[in-house]
Amino acid sequence: MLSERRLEVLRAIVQDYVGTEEPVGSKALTERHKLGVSPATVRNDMAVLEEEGFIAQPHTSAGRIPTDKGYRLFVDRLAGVKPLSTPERRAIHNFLDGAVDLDDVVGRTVRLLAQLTRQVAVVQYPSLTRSTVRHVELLSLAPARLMLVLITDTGRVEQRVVDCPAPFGETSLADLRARLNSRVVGRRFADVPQLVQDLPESFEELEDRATVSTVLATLLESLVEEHEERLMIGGTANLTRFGPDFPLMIRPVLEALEEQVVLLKLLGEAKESGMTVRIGHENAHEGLSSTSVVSVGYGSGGEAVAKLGVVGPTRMDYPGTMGAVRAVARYVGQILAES
Amino acid sequence: MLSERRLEVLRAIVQDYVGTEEPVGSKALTERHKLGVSPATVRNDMAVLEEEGFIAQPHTSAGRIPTDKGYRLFVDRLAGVKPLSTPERRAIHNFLDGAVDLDDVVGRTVRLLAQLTRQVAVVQYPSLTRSTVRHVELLSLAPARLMLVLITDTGRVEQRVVDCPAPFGETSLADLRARLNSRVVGRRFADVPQLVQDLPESFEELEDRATVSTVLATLLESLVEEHEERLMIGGTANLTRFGPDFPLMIRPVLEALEEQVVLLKLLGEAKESGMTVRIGHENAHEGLSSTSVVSVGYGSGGEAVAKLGVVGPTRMDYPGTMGAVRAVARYVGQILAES
DNA sequence: TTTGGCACTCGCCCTGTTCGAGTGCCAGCG
DNA sequence: CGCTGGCACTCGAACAGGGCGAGTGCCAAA
Repeated sequence: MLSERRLEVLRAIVQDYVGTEEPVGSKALTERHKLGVSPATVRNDMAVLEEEGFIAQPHTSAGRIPTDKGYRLFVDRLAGVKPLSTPERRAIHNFLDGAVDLDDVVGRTVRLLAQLTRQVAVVQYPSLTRSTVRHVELLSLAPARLMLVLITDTGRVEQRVVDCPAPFGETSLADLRARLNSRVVGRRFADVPQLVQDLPESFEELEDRATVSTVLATLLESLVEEHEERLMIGGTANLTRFGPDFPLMIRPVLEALEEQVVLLKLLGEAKESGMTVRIGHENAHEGLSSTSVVSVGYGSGGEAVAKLGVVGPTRMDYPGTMGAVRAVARYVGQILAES
Repeated sequence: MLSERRLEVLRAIVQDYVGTEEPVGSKALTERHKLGVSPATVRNDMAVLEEEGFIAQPHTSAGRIPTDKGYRLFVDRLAGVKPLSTPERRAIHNFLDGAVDLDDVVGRTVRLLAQLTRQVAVVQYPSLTRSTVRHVELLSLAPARLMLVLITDTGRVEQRVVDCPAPFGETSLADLRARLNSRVVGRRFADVPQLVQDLPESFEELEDRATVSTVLATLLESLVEEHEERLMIGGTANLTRFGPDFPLMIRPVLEALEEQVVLLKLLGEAKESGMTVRIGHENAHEGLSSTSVVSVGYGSGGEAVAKLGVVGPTRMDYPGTMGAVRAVARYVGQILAES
């Protein structure tokens, strides 16, 4: 168990290192923080902290820098979540209130978050399966070609074209549309496949029946597969702020960010509720081993429909970042609820 | 007027510099290219080329590197467009053929282009105004809330929600929908505003008339404003290949790439037909002054509906890049025509 | 347990030096 | 007149050495 003062020393080290980006020594520490003890004492504490793996020195006769484990302890026990300043809150409102549709909301959110945290922002679109259906529209583009448009309560609009095995009459189409809507509107998208399972059988003509079933299957399947999880990223220019050795780090990070799969997995690993902070090597992905990811779910109601967060250097201002991420998530939730 | 041999020397310099990323000297030149003359002669030629502003030396007693003007001469008169290899062509086909919708086409194109050229790829969505309308759908989400879905022949699907001044009956809606479609389907989107101008007057009830006109106005306007020009970028990780001094360059470039406005302007400045190469300072934008942009229009028919291209260091393989860009653009055009 | 003192370590930075690629100029040659 | 070989020169890159100083670990005393 670490004494109170040693924790205080760790906190001071983290804060100073985050501020200056340079290894921090015992003397500088006692000068900048009123720890009430001498540098020598701090040195002893540092020796212990190093032995425990919370800090390390880049080379002998240099100051100490926190390790991943040190940051972990810091966010778990030493740091709170710093609430935003009033101007910052106002900025969020001003910036987000002008959004006209979901794409716009997500786009603005990503820019806002990047600006606020000065890091890379990642915002996931509301998950299809967790949204409820507001409307389903069926259009016939050509005799044997249908388009399904799906609209959710979170504002997502997804569409897909499917070629039918046989032409499909206008009346049958209207019929199908009506039945489809009466069944699924107001339901969660996740339940839709079940809800429409027996739909084909309710059609009398055999060939219509076949068409309906194949079409429905394809549509639902591909909608989910292709569009279930989308996301937007922004603020990559902030990667250049990673620190003195950013040229080495930026490459793998950019590559990871380009792989939506990687990012989705990253967000997927985060807790369903509450804020998640993954530090350095805690991130499974190789290229992100010197970054931290702060993420949180957001949603229109109590339940989260998607996640958003930021990716930054492990040496980041955790309280501030967490504050910004949380505040933005909350307000985005409100926006979605209103629309 | 530059002699034939001097042009040959310039070509050799460009090729070597692109290959090695290092200033090239007279001796190395004569060794790697059979120019048939001695280093001393090459030196004289170089002196002339330098005087004319086609090449420069980073510092005294270093080799020469091409200037923007030198590259310009190179692409204009010395370099052709290198056709792709058969495997490369096959890769394009394989990669692009699996696309299921427009988003997918654009996404795949961007990845493909980035991979092929090992540079940053930019692909513009087909312009709304240059596409023709395939279908217009009007949905009533709530009594006084409409959604318009617009589908173009290039596969774009755009939607927008509008709050109406007054509730709008289901019959009126169907009526409007029918009239709307009969007027605009098959027409170019650019003409739509004119075509629907007198639509409100054809409604008998006064309040319907008001609703229709305001709604139409809002819809068309905002659709064009917000969605007219979208684009997707990819391959930003390739920025790390910019050269030895990439840490300095990457920042402004990333910032420029994040501003869609900048990119759209960039593509907008390119010629409507044929390939455009903008080298270094020829690009208006400050941050892109050490990059070159190779862009070309693509479209389903003879006419271009949008542009695509790559952004790379001025020191790039122009013939290869131009070949890749052109090939991809052609094939994307085909894909769009088929769908 | 804390503290002041002290010797020690080791990376950073400045300087001087060497090395060599590349240049410009010139005289001679075809 | 243009090309060539020779030659002196320049100047940055790379390396080595040395002083500096921040920071450490250890120890003896309070």
